[in-house]
Amino acid sequence: MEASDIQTLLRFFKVMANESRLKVVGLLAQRECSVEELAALLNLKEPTISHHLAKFRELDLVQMQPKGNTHLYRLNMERLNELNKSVVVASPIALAEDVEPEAWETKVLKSYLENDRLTKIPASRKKRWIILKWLVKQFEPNVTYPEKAVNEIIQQAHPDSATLRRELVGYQMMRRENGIYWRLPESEWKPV
Amino acid sequence: MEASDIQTLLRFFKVMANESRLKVVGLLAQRECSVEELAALLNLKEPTISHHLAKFRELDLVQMQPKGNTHLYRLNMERLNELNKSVVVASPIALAEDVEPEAWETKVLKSYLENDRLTKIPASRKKRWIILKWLVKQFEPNVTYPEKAVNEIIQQAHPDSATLRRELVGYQMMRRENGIYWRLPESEWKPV
DNA sequence: CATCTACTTAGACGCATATCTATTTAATTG
DNA sequence: CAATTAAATAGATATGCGTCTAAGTAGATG
Repeated sequence: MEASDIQTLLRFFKVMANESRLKVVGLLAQRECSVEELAALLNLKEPTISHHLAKFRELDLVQMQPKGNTHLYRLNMERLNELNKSVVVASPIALAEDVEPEAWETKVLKSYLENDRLTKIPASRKKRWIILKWLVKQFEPNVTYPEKAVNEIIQQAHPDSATLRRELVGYQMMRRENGIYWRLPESEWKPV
Repeated sequence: MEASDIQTLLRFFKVMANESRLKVVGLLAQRECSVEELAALLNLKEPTISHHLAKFRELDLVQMQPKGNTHLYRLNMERLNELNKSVVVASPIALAEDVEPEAWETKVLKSYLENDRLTKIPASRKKRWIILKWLVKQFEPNVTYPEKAVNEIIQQAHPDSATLRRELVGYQMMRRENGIYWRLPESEWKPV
């Protein structure tokens, strides 16, 4: 489906998003028409029809055949179907590909961090989750820490180490056993 | 497919014909998002996202679920598919239904007739065809006319009865045998 | 060759709309 | 209850685009 990237799809929608052009599609779906004829049927001037047909031509949605002086236009149904299919195919996949997916997390981090220190603890779960993901990176994997060490590390970011330590355990980013803490692999974390 | 008349289809295209909204569809196709999140991902302000989501809501293309303070939006895939299907279904059928199909012929007649007289004979076949369809109605069906009568009737519309009489026969709107003419049923006419 | 006809191109005008800022509403937290 | 946060709404601005008129082009006619 190389011919139907997001930009093509966007142009397709823009072409179809006009009442006059929709009617032209309806008419050309039934029979081929000249510019003059379309103009009369839609109560528009010839240059206006020409303008619309040019947009269809750009996307290969119509085919033109000169017949003497007049230009006979017909609809390219296969192309219409092709573009139409790509709506459903492309929307889940390609549409968001030029959106960098970390923009959201980056923005949250930037708004709560200042010189690697937490300015405050986010109230909403969604944001706390992002902050905790950042915080847990301060701990090495496969290393055990006594509670005192945990508190010291957390306090480099924020004074309320008790709350944050509890959250880390709650989201299963760290585990505690016998007063000893260690970082869990990301697969164990529980966002919710 | 009652929910997808031409106006709905038009609104669908207008909603999709915008780069930001296309990206929103792409994002919501993957997971549900809050307004704030979408704004961050697309580098837009929250009100702008709200504005776009309202357009989706009008067409029932998204569903919203409040979660505390935040509003979580998700894509209504079935609705997207439904609207998308109606493109191909509706385009040949319903699109042109509020276009009166005689506008073209009416316009041609008006431009060549003045008080039921032909101001001139159209050069192009297409238009001559329309004029001749009008002219042949001056003759009763199932009646025979000698050439002299044919000429007289035609001359009420235009002096060049010879040319017009020849055309009527050429397009098989009338037949001549032994100097006698009569009108043929419409099924016999040959437009070309 | 001159004229006419159908179409296209160029340029102008006005409406629709995407985005922003500022304000309001609703839900949450302390 | 006061303060905070997320969304929605209102209003302003600027860009895009649909339509028109006028001018240019190419084929057909006489």
